Amino acid sequence: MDVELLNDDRPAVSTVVTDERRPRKRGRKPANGREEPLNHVEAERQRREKLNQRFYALRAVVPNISKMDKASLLGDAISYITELQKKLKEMESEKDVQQNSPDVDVQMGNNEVIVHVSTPLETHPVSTVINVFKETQVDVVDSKFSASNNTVFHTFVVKTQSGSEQMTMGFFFSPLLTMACERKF
Amino acid sequence: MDVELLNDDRPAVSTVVTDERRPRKRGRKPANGREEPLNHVEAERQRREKLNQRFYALRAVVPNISKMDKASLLGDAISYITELQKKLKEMESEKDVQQNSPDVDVQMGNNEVIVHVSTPLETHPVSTVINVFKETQVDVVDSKFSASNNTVFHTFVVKTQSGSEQMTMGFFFSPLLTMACERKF
DNA sequence: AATCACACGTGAAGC
DNA sequence: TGCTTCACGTGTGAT
Repeated sequence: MDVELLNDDRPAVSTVVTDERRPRKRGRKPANGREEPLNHVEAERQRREKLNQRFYALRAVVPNISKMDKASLLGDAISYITELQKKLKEMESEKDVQQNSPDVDVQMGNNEVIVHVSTPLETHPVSTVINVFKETQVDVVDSKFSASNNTVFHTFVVKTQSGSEQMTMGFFFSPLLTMACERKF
Repeated sequence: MDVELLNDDRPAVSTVVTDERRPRKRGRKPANGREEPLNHVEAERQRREKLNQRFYALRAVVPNISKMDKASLLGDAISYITELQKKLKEMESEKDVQQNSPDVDVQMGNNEVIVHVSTPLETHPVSTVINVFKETQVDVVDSKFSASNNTVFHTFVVKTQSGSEQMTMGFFFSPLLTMACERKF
């Protein structure tokens, strides 16, 4: 009975409020009018499942998920990524500072070669010790350096100012042990 | 989350095909008398838009997007996050190694105090130089150390083995300048 | 033609 | 009660 082509009244549904242009085509029903391919619906089902699976996996790697909402999850993931990127960039720049540091100069003589290495104090392992020397205003008489297999030794000889008061020096240097282990640089 | 055990649900599925009539509730909708609340459809529209917006933003922060596909995007984002986490964890552990390093020992005498500082060679600024010394098997006769305002100076006196051949030594030490600047440690 | 990926409107479930 | 979020089937443009 209904052989007419009035199936174009469907857009009338959505064009209630200034919907939009719709460059549709005519009579596009799959011949049967009934019964979609059933493949399509299944394929779409799988696509949805895969997507949700990824959402679930994303929740696993992003900490501090504020809400279970999908959009919020994506937002959290985005801010988390940018946060990681920022943190990593900072660390790499710090590394670069440490790597650009050593400045090497070689002087060759007849029987010997003299190698000068200068680096910024900040990133040097003994910086904390040196800084304590400066802060306490003690005189460094001598400083030695030696390297064994895989360890570097620095030895500093410090002169007690005006006749040595061991208690005072102990007061100065006891913080050294703890400072050297705690201080961040 | 919800598992459909009633898979026979295909009754009033598409209102598209058989839309001309209203098989369900009558005159239920407010004011418009026509279609669905129109709020709902608009709300859903906004939700979709927001979600896609987040997807677009996610594409901006994730590099190396293999395909424009949504699922692939999520997959790339996930692997990218885990990659960043891994990289960051490595760097932090390296930092910890550098911070735990300095080992300080203080010996107090009458007129002087001797401070020993030992650190692992790997992270020491002169490690590259020391390693070159080892690799070329030269003898380090003397090594001095001094620190000025904000710079540390290391001076190594190296003895030429068996009568000094400057060309050979130059061959040994010219790589030193470049190596010290390039090598990663 | 067949497949893929997307956006849409719609019913339902949780507050 | 309405508001929000979700899954679903479907239409459609690409490839």
